[in-house]
Amino acid sequence: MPMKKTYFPERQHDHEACILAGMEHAEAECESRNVRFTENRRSVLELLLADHRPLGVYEIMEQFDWKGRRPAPSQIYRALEFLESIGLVHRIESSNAYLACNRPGRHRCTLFLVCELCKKAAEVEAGQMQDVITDLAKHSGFELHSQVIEARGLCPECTHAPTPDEAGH
Amino acid sequence: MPMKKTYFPERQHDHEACILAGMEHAEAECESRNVRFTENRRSVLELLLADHRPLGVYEIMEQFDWKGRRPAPSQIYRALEFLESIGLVHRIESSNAYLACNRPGRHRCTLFLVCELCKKAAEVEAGQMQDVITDLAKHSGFELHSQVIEARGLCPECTHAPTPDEAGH
DNA sequence: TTGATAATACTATAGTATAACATATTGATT
DNA sequence: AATCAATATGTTATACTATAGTATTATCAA
Repeated sequence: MPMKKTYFPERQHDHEACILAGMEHAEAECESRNVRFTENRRSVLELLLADHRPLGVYEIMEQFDWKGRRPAPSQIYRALEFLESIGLVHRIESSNAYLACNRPGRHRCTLFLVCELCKKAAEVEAGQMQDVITDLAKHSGFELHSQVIEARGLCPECTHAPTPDEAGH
Repeated sequence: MPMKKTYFPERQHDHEACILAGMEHAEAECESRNVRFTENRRSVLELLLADHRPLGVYEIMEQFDWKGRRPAPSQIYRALEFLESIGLVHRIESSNAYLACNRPGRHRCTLFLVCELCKKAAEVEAGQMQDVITDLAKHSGFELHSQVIEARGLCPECTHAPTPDEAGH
């Protein structure tokens, strides 16, 4: 049995460093793929990295300070589509929201844990599940392209002190 | 290795019987739970049973013949909420759509296979996955409430003859 | 028949996502 | 440097999905 490990951010983790690392990884990733890491894309990713909650597109829009004006939805969607296509962002289907990927190495199969109270989400490598799904698909003659695996419940912090207070962070 | 079994409806299955069985099961389920199986709820379930594709709410609305007029979205949502609450209907998160449950016995853990071409969906019992998810959640101190497991790809029929024709059904 | 509960009808509005087209930026090629 | 193709952006409009809120009606037990 593996050590207990919370995939949720520690309460006093170095958040600045965490954002910086995400941006540097993105930088490198774009470099190596030879794609452009433009201002829009950069800003959207920064906003997502700054928050450990998946953000909805309109939430991103509101936080987006764009020389006074606000961007249109499609501009955000385009940036997200790009970021998702190279694995820097994940879409959480059960929340219609987007989460910055905080695990540099690509996962074979990912389970997202979504806290229903504080709304934070964590990604967990779940390679075992890939085999099960692949088998089930194969046995029913289904050609598997992709999968969505999301769990909803309470994160470690909210489990212990599920007060309304925590819902705000 | 289990026998190959497609969880998708056979091309020439007895669809009338399949709808009827679904309605009878619903009837019995409501009876035993002592809840009302009203006209609205009945109609929505019938429409879902008649189609092996998950239907969006507005698609249901359009098909809903309601003495000439059309019902409002909230009426459909209410019926769906009810049907879902007693396990007669499932929501497919990655399609924002609803599927009639065609397996009478409650599943411990369900994987939905969604065909990206013909849009049909199948539910597959996936008990093995429950243990994996439960374990992963436990190890990260997460209190699990529910989960979403959906696979996207091509159903057996569309894998073999993925012509545009099939997309219509 | 009355009163509590559950369900419905209706109107309005909030939230999520894409289409379509014009403009601008980038970077390779001449 | 000038041109061109490819990529990305700006903008407007619209489609799709979901919920809130309130008034009304049906159901059933006391």
